Amino acid sequence: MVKIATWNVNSVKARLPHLLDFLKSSEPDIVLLQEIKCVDEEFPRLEIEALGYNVATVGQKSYNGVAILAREPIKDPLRRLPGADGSDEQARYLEATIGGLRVASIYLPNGNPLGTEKFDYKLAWMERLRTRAQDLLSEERPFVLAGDYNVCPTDADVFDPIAFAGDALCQPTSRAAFRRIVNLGLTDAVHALDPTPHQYTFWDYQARSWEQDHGLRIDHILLSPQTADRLTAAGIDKTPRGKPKASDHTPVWCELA
DNA sequence: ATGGTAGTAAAACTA
Repeated sequence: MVKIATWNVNSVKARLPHLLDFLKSSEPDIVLLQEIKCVDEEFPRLEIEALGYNVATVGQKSYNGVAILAREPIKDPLRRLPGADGSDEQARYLEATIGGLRVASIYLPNGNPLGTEKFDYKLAWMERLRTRAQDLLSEERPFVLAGDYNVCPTDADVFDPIAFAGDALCQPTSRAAFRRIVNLGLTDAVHALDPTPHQYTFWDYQARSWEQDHGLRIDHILLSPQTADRLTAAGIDKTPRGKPKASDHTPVWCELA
């Protein structure tokens, strides 16, 4: 069995105590982090290695940044999502092989506000991700693409769909781009095992959103077909979100036989 | 109509 978790920590330095608590209590084999918000040299590597994890990071000053933690060695890292001819400066993608499984930590662009180059970048990034998933499928490699997708796949993933109708996370074009990836044959691990609507992974810091369960489901674990056949459990771990000084996202996890 | 919060990092930007 391998347990995989993904978590947008919103600064790994600010969240280090919570991250260490999560590693100790949840004991995941592989952890995919987003928004580490630091350069590689500032990542708290020693504290995490002390708990028995290998560490790979793609950092950036102040913004973005992704990482992979794994009990087994992390091999053959790919540090940018292909398809931008090296012009994509943003640290949003890290893919590597862990024990025969190809795993990617994904921080998909938010895309707000609409009508700007930010939204165009989001949709272009999603098309690059679709191409990458297609290439992994054609190589017949078992893989997991997980992280902060910044897409609510349907209105059932939004606490107030009307209020979010103009948000980049809920646009029909964003949702279509997400479906184009899933429709390659991937499985949304959490939704596959529990399609209960309104199960969220993110709650804004503002307006007492957490206390009122005003959230969004935007963190997803997508499994390749062979990997989906091994899926035995999945869920959203809301415990970290309820702590003081929490990230605005909470971990999502799955187990593969 | 505005500001409501958090993080980074030093005023503004991202989310």
